[in-house]
Amino acid sequence: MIEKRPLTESMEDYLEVILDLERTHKVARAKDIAERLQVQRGTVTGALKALAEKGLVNYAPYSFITLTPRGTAVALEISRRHQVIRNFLTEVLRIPPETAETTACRMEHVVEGMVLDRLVCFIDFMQQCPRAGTDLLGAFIHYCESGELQRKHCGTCIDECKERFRSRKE
Amino acid sequence: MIEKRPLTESMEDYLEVILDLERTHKVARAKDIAERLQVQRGTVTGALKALAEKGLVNYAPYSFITLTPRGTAVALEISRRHQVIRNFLTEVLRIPPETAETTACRMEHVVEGMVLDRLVCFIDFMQQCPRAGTDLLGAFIHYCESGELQRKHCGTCIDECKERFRSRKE
DNA sequence: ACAATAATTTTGGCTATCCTAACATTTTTT
DNA sequence: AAAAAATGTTAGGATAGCCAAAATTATTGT
Repeated sequence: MIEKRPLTESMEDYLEVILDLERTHKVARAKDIAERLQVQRGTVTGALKALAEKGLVNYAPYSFITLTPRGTAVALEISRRHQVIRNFLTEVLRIPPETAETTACRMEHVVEGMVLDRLVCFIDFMQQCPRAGTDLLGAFIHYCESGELQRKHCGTCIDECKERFRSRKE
Repeated sequence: MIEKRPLTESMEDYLEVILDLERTHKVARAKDIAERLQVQRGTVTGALKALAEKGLVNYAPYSFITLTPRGTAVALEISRRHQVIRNFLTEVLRIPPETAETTACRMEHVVEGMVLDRLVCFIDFMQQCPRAGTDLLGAFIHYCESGELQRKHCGTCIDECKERFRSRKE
């Protein structure tokens, strides 16, 4: 009985939390799940039943809660989405960790494969391209705060960029 | 009777569509709203009642549907979020328009002020900073497709960047 | 004007998600 | 091992969102 209906955001959240609890504590307890998701204990029971029916968690009353292989695969996928997005928010946009975290929690349910791949690529590119790099992102932050480009410094900025590249190379 | 509960994503969608219909046709009809949101006509009636109760739309059975001033303000805000996100996806990440559009539709409900501001800023910065600009984004696309930086070209890339800046300046 | 057509609303039913409070089970203390 | 505490489950109810079909109101063509 494999349900074809796509997972709801709520169910994705449960899987993600269970995966994380499995890693930190050895096992996921309903109470901890409830706490993480800011939900009542009773609500968790219902969710677990639903997930068990979809073949994503192993569940029997009063017993341990674990992810099935399929459940683990799904949870890992969601977890990856979360990390990529949080990384983008902190590393590129320079959003403070707290905000990045909560935003990632919401965004992870709505970005599909292609966008995610591009994000991965973009983070990478910005960190590795000699013309980009941390200092370009630094200039971005300055632009954010001051609201304007310091045109007069652009020349030296580019020169420094070139210099840095040359010295790294040789 | 001003409801304090924050708008649901669904309600935000309704407001956004009504705003757009008000602009293109002079007035929003329930049938068109239903079509845009891929929902049955009956569903729209319920949503409109809810929105009317919150003071966001003017609604009476069988009459025209318009946004109240407050409703307009909210709709404009959502619409702006949508545009900024779509812009980022197309201009920076170079996601095809179609995908960018549908992704923006989902993302618009989950990004809050700070992240949005940063996105605006980032798009701007990438387009205006001489060290960034369209050609840097071009290099990004190449990196996406090939999967690697062409390190040997980096020198000339930076040189060209500098040259372009100088000639623009003088 | 008035029947035919189109648009809208109402009704009843469904799923998903959550809550509270009472109850059951397991674990821990004493 | 009995009592207490912690944890898990059930039952009943709420809200939001959707659909399908029946009932109602508007609009239009002749």
